[in-house]
Amino acid sequence: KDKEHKHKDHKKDKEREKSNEHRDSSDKKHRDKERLKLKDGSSDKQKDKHKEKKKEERVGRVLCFSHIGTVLSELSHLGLEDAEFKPKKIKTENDRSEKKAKKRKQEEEVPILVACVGMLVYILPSLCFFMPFRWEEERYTDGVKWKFLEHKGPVFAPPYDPLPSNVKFYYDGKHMKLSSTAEEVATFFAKMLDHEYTTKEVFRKNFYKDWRKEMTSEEKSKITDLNKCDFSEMSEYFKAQSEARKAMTKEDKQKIKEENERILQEYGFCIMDNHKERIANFRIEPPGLFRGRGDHPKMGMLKRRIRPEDIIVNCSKDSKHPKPPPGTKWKEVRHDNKVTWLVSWTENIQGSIKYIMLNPSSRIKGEKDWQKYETARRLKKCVERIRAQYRDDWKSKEMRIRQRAVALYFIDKLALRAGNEKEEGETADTVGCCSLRVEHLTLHQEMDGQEYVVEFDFLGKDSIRYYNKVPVEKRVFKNLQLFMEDKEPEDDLFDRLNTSILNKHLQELMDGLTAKVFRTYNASITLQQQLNEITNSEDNVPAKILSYNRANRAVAILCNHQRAPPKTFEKSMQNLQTKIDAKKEQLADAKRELKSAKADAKVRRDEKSKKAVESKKKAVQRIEEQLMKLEVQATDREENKQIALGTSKLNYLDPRISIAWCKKFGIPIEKIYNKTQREKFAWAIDMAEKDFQF
DNA sequence: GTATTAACTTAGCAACTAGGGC
DNA sequence: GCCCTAGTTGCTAAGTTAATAC
Repeated sequence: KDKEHKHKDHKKDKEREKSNEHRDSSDKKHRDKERLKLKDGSSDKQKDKHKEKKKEERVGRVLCFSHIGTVLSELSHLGLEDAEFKPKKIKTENDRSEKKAKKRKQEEEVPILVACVGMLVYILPSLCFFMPFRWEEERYTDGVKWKFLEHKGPVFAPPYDPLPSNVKFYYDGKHMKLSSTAEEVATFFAKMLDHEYTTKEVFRKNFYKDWRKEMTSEEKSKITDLNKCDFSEMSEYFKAQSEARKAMTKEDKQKIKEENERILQEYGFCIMDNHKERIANFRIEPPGLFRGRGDHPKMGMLKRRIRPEDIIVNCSKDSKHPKPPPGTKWKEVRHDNKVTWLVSWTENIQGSIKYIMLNPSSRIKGEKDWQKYETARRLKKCVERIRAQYRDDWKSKEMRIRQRAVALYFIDKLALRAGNEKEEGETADTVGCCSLRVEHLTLHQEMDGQEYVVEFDFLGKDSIRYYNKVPVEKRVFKNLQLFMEDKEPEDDLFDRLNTSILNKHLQELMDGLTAKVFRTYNASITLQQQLNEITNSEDNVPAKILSYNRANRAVAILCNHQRAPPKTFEKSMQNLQTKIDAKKEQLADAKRELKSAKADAKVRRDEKSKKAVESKKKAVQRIEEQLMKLEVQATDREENKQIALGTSKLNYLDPRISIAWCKKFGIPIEKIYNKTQREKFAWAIDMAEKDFQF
C-alpha cells in the first residue's frame, strides 16, 4: 500500500507541480522579478528554493497523514451517518426501528474487528484520494476560509441573580432598596471595591454616569453623590461567596467541573470542513464595568449585557443552524465563508466588533501561524537588501523618504510596533513607531562614553513603558535632529509618515511584508542565534533548559514583554534564599567532614578510611551540584522578575526552532511547551526535524 | 488621499489548578 | 492530607492590517 501510495503521490506531485505552475504563473513572474532585483539569482539559490518548496510539500503531506488519525477518531465520534460523508435522509420511525434492529443484529453477528475493517474500507478510498493534499488543497485561493461550518452558537452569561434581602445598600448612612437593574450595576462596582480602579476619579465618574442611566427616576433623585454610597455589605457578601466556593466539598466541586465539561462538549466544538475543532471563546462576555489598561478615559463605563438580538451567527447554509434561546431571535444569521468567525457582536464601549473564533489548535489558525513564520523566513532572505536600501534612504533628498527610512530602522533594530494613529480621548495615550512624538525621544550627542545616543521613553501597547538608551548611527542621529527641529514636544516625530504609507512601501520591497513581520523575524532569528551560541551539548537537561530560557529572555527583552512582578515574588525569593543558605551550611559541614576523613585516612592508611574519604567527596560533590541548581534557579527567577516569556513564546518564536533544538539535544518537548502550547504548535511538532534552522 | 471599519493577532492580568514539600 | 507556589488557562483589551467608503 505504501508503495502504491508513493507511486500515486509521485504522479500527483507531478500533476500538482504542473497545475501550480499554471496557477502561480503570475506569482512566478513576480518571483523572477525579485530574483532579478536581487542580482544574485545563482542556480544554487534556485535549487535551494526548489528544495525548500519540495520540503514544504512533503511536510504538508506528513501533516496530512497525521490528520488521518484525527479524522478517523472524529468519524467514529460523529457516526458514519454524518452529513459530510453521506447525504442526509429524513428518518421515519420505521427507518429508525429498522435501523436499530439491524444494528443489534450487526452487533450480535459481526465481530468488532470486521466492523472496523468495514468502516475503514468505507472511508479510506475517499480519504486516500484527498488526504495527501489536504493542507494545500484546503488553503483556498479565493479568500474562502471553509466550505462547511456547523456550531451550536454562543453560551450566554447567566442572568442576574438578585442579592438576598439581608445584604443591603446604604445611601448617606440609610438603607435603600434598589431596583433590580440598578442593583446589578451596583454589584459590579461592589465586586471591584478592593481594586485600585475604584479610587480613580475617571473610573468613578464614568461608573456613576452609566449607573444613573440604569436607575429609576426615584433612585436618580435620591442618589446624587457617589461618595455617599455604601457598597461595603455587598462587597463583604461577594467575598464570603468566594470563600464559600473555595471551601466547597470535593463532590460539589466535581459536580461543577462536570457541568462545565458538559457545556464545553456541547458548545465548545464546531465542525469545519470535516474536522471537529475546538472553539476558543464560546462564552459571551458577561456584563460588568470596563477595565481599560493604563490611563483609559473610558474606565468604569458599563459594559452592557449581550442578548441574542445582538448576535450575528455565521455558519454554512447546509448546516444545522444554532438555535437562539427560547423566545428570542438572533440579530442575523450569515453564511460568509470568507471569514473565520462563528459569532460576532458589537460592544458598547468602543463600538468595536467582538468575535468568537476557533482555538489556536485548529487547522485554520495553525496554517495561518505557519504562514506567518514562512513570511518571516522569506524576510530573512532579503533583509540585507532592505537594510541597505533604508540606509541609503537616510540620505534621500525627500523628507518623507528619510522619515520612512529612520522609522524602518527603529522597527528593525528595536522591534518597535508599527504605531497606528489613535483617536484622542477614546483610548489611553500610547504610541508605536510611526506615532512617536518629539517628547518621547531625547538626543544625547554623547552619553556614558558612547556617541549619538537616543533615549526612548514612551508608553506602548497596554501602556507598558518602553525605556531604552540606544547608540545609533551618526546619520540617523542627524536625521532625528532634523525631524525634531522647530517642533513642539507634542508634535509627531514622523510627520510625513503613517503605518499605511510604511506598509505600502514594505509591500513593494517584499510580497507580504508589513511592519510586524520584522518583529517576528527579529524575535525568531534572535532565538535561533542565541540557542546556537549558548547551548552547551555537555550540559545536563536543567542547564540546557536554563540556556533556552535565557535565549527566550533575550527575545522577550527585545520585544519589551514586561509583567508586573508577581505579588509573592519577594517572599518566594526569600524562601529560595533560605534554602540556598541552608544548602551552603550543609556544604560547609560536608567539607569539614571530608577534611577530617582525609586526616583520618592519612593516619590509618586502611581501605575503610579511604572509602570513607571517597564517599565524603561524593557527598560534597552532590551538595555542590544541588547548591548550584538552587543558585541557577534563583538567578533565573530574578532575571525573570519583570519579564514575561510567554508572549514571545506564543506569538513570535517559530516553534520549529525550539522543537528542532529539543530533538537535537535530547530535551523532551514537554519541558519547553506545555499541553496547550503543544496543541497550538502541532503543525510544527509534525514537521520540524532536528536540523531545522529558521 | 484620507477616514473608517472588519477581521484578525498580540497582550497582560487574574482566577484556577496541580503538584511538590512538609 | 494540607498548604504554598508555580504553572496553566481563561478572559478580554489593545494592537495591526487590508479592504472599503468617501
